[in-house]
Amino acid sequence: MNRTGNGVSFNLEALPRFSERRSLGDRVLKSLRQAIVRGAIGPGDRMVENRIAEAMGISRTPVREALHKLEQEGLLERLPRGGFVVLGLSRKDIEETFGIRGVLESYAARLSALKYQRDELVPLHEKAAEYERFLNGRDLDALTRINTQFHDLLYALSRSPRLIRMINELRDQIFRFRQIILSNAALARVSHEDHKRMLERIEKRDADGVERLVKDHIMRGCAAVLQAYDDDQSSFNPSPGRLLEERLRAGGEKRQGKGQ
Amino acid sequence: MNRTGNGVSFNLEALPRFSERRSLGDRVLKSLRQAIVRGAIGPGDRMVENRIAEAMGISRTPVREALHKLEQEGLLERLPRGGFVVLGLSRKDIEETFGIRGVLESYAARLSALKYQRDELVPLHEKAAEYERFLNGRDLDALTRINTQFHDLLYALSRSPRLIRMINELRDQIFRFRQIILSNAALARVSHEDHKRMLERIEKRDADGVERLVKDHIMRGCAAVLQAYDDDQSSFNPSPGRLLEERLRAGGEKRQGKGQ
DNA sequence: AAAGAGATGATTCGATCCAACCCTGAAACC
DNA sequence: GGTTTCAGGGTTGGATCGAATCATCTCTTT
Repeated sequence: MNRTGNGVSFNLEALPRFSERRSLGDRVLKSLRQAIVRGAIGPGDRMVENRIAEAMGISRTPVREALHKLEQEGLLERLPRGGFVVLGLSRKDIEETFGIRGVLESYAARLSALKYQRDELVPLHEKAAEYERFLNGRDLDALTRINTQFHDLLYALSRSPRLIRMINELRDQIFRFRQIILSNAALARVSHEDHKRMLERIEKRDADGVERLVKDHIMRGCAAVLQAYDDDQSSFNPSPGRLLEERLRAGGEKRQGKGQ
Repeated sequence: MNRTGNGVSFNLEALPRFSERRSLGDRVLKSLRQAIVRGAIGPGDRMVENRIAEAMGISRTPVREALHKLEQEGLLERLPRGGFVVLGLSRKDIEETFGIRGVLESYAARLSALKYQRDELVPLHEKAAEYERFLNGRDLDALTRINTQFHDLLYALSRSPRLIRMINELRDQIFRFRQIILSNAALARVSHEDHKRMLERIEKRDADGVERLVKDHIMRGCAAVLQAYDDDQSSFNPSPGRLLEERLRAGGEKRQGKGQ
């Protein structure tokens, strides 16, 4: 981490700063995306360049850039009267997204099974073990994170950057509901079994097997999310039964008192 | 002039104008994307806000917006020294892209086979017939266009807008080579046979069958493109064997004499 | 002559300004 | 009283300007 390079000219402190070297627009993009994915900006919320810029104490230019990119990513939608809304998910949206994830991720797993090199499975085994260690705990957040990392590691073996990028984008769209998936302890345990089976198949270069495993795995996640959806749509959709505009006008501005 | 606020008169002429109501940024985006896809701006060409804006006689703001979006779409890449380059395709890129298209489009076709309604196949049959009529002609451009339309119609039946959007983006990335695919008369004929078989399967709701057909169809296209690639890499890559920068410095500005 | 420091040019990024647009509400007119 | 028109506010879009960045080139110094 903080390599305080004492005395030597190999000052590595300059390197970490590179991550902060992003443009303001990029940081705004990332920040807003995170806020949406984490649910801090629920679905149905209206986003206006002006207010966001003011709240952040910056000009509208980088905010505009970020909003446009978010729209392109499918997280936002242009409002007829100006501004954007955070998209909610209908039941159909959930089914659609999981369907695409199913084919994409199972394909990635297939490629991984075919292409991985000898010692590249070690990190995967480690990650699976780490997952197991958290299974009995109550740290859902960690479980979610480790689960994501496992899949990331798996798909990385496919050496298909486009594919990985597309998978990540899709995952963002339903990340909010990943919590829901894994908050079901039973499902978390099943997931762990799935992971172990996947690794077995991959070691045997059984592409068909792992493809089917991953597809089933995803579809189980889909079923869990749909279950949660039927139980409580309010966390998926903008305030139900009411028009967005009405809600906005009624609710006034949300958390704007941030100042600079 | 467009303030036809009366609303009562059935003046439908006002409607078509709606499509021109795009913002400048959007038009620039579309224009540049088309230029890239059509090959007017070959791979390896450098694109700089300033020059494009000047050439178009507009400010740099909409150009910047367009370039960023093109980057997000994967057609452009940021250059370390400023500006962007149009990405070329390596053999690996081609295989990767077609692989993803294979799973995505075959999945879309599967959904279409399951979801289509009674009379929705009519336009597809018509399009296939239209394709056949052009088969013996030499109008490759028309053949390409009709072929694309056929697939668009097919996937539209899946009622999966996200999926369609992803397919379109991937198609753009290799559209330049679609010409190559269909310029092979034999392949064009095979494609037509494929289309007819797809329709047969779909009518029987044979999802598995049509899925396999489409995947094979795509993979045949992949093989054709790879063949063309091996024959002549120059149309896929920036000037071979030379660094982009060198080429740029050596070649000076390309076709900039457009002025305003 | 080689190496380093500063100047220079090209380029993107962020801020700000102005114009266009759309909706809304109210006033005026028929 | 209903309809039309006009004015106003909010919002985005485009232009322009200043600043920061980065590489290259040159000049100076050792």
